[in-house]
Amino acid sequence: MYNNPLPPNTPDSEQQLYQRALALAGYTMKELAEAAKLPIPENLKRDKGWVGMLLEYYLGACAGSKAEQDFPHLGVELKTIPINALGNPLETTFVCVAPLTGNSGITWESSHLRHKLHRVLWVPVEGERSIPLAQRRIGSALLWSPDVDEEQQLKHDWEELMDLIVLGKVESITARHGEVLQIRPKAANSRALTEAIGEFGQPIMTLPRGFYLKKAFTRALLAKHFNL
DNA sequence: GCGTGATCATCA
DNA sequence: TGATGATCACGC
Repeated sequence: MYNNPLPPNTPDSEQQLYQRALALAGYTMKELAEAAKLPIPENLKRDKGWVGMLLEYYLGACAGSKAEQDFPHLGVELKTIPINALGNPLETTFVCVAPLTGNSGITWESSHLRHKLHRVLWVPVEGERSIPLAQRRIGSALLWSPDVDEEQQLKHDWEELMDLIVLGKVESITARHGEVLQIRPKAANSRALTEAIGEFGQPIMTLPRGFYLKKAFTRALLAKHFNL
């Protein structure tokens, strides 16, 4: 039927990680879940991170780790990205939590976001809801680092958004700010609270936010790799 | 609550 | 119908 998927141990080089990811292309969620003896949910409504966790398992990432990247020894971050039949992203991509306090002295160069995006292993996965989760297939992986233009775009948006946060305007930020990067809620629910800077410089409690890559950015990134 | 993994689902 | 704001699960 299909070859044995790879054993779960951590890769010791970027190339090995990449080859391992490429070897998963074409497999369905059902095949991978069964081979790993993992239960597969009917859909992702209550298991939104399921595909990501499955890929972490197969690629040997440090699951549940709080490290900066999924493969700290390789300096690589793993991102699964849901795509449609045309290869276009179906969702924005969460990058990291937006820091709302303690930002004095933080620059783009030293930012968590830049570090996370320095090297990313993108694994496209069929994500259309019309396809039962079990039948969705893994696509061809892509090892990526931002080029000069992409880095400039990211830096521009990051600086603009961080300015608003530092200046106490976090609650005026909407997902429409930013060209390639956006800030949106990232919380258990809308009642979750975390500390931030208020409009008069005072501490306030507000909804936790996260940085997300807009679809146009990831779409272009995928297209550049697969269409050239 | 925070940070990991993200997608859901409502409404403009 | 697509994007914004909301939400789900888990370990600690």
